[in-house]
Amino acid sequence: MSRSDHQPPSGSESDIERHVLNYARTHPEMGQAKVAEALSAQGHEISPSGVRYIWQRHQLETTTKRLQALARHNPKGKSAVLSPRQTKVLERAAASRKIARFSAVIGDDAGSEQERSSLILLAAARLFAERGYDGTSVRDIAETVGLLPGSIYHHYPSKEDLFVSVHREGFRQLTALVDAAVARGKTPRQRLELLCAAHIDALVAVNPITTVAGKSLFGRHAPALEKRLASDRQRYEDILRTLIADLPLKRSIDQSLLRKFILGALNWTLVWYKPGGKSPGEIAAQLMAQLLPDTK
Amino acid sequence: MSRSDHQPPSGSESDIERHVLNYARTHPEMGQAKVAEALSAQGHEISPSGVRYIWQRHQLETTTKRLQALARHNPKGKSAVLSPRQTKVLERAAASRKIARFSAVIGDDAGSEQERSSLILLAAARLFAERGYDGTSVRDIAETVGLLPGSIYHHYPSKEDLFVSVHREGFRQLTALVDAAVARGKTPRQRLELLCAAHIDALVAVNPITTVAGKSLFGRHAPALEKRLASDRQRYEDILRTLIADLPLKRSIDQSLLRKFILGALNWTLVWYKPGGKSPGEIAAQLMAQLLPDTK
DNA sequence: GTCTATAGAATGATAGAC
DNA sequence: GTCTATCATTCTATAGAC
Repeated sequence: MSRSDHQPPSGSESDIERHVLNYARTHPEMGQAKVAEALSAQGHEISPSGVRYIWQRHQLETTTKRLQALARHNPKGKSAVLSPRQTKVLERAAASRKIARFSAVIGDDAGSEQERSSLILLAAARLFAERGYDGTSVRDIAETVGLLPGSIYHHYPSKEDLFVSVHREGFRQLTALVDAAVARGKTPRQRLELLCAAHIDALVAVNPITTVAGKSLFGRHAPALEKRLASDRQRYEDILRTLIADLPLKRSIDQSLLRKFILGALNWTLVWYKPGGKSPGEIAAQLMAQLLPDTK
Repeated sequence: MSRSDHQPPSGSESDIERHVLNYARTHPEMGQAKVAEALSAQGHEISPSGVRYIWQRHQLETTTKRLQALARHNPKGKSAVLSPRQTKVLERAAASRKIARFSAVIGDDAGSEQERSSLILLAAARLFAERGYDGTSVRDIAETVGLLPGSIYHHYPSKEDLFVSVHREGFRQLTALVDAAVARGKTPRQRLELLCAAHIDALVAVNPITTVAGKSLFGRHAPALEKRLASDRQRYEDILRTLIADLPLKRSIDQSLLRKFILGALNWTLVWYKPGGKSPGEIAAQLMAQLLPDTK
């Protein structure tokens, strides 16, 4: 009664509502526009937003909700309550929500649901880290975030661009971690040791984004792709270069080679590191002890 | 005349021979069996080996020879002496022979034409080294050795098996090279330096087979494939392990970590090494100087 | 009514295998 | 050469939010 003054003059209100709810039951996958169009064609004048208004009052605004309501009211009654396709839609939606919730824990916006683009980035990072660029298909990525392959292209223009984005973000995070670690060091040697520990830590960490960055260092990609990745790495290597220049080294030491030896030893941890063994800090300390025993 | 007693009694010999040579001209790509069948169907009784016998007398036993004879006798006379497809067959054969001749110089069986399998192995190694496992298709390999893709499967049951063969052979050669180098060393430290030099040399050498072995060390392949490669590497790492155990090291040094640092530094050369710069020997010497300055 | 994100189907290229 | 699978990508329609 309280809402009666918002309703049209004719008594057709409950009539229209019944039709809309009927459509929600018989054609749950139809959207506002389609339902409004269909009803109007049958002589029941209604706008898309009108359909949505009724849906909202009954908690049926989305395809998922309409399908769930259907499944709830005919629980295993008849065999074919939902068609296989409808079941699939529900499953994808569930997967998608689950992923969004899970990722919020890891990502930067802890708590709130993340943007789809970030979720795609994270999923791609995980797969790239695990199987490499060639070993990962756009299909795999889409499946992981609960989308269809084509939908990825709304967010990233190509697979290569997606990889470049992961790579860039990886080096951004890696650089930030290393910068923060180095800042805590008092002597040049201590700073180098902290860099090494942070570097190893980032490579073997749970965060797949920095792992991708680390792996890309010795990954062989197509020349065109490799070219786009080079600049990300340059800045990072510069940090190590200036740090080594500060060390009190004998003249006979080739600084360029020393830097390469350190990078090689550090990155090699990706191949042999196992979580239960030596910690990144211990490994870094040993590397310093073996490579620069007399420096302080 | 000297051969006349081997010929059949009837005067039909030249008649049959004419037919066979005719087929060599009109259907050069048909084999013994097909020609024999076709002629028999026309009432000219002849067996496949009979066809081949006549071909041999006229130096026409192979498709290549028949096509070349055709091209020779109508040199640019008419426009379409050979169909595009026939030309392609000739080109492939030429490529195949050229490759066999060239490879005989590099390979172990210098002089004699190598087995096709070895040629495939070598070509595969070159491509794998250049583009990686995923980046190389069976088609690419076949093209390089002048075979059709399917023919590879006569020699190797699958792409993965072919890769495993390359890998195994790579480590066989790598181990042999390193063993020979180490044998020349007088002190433990000298032996280690020689191992390092030989290792770098093998990785960056022209020989793609050892390069594949080196690259595989930090290559990420499917777990199933990775498992098949592990044993090849084990034996190699053992050489390094025993060599390090002989060194006069301080107690505080972790030998297992030292080995990993060395392997990392060595393998990392694959990423940065450029032919014009420092030689493998110089790099190895610097590594020793920086990592074991007080050892003799 | 308008806009964006997504679905769904289709395309052309290319892969490994035989 | 042929087969089948899968790839990255594109196209069109439309669901859902505002």
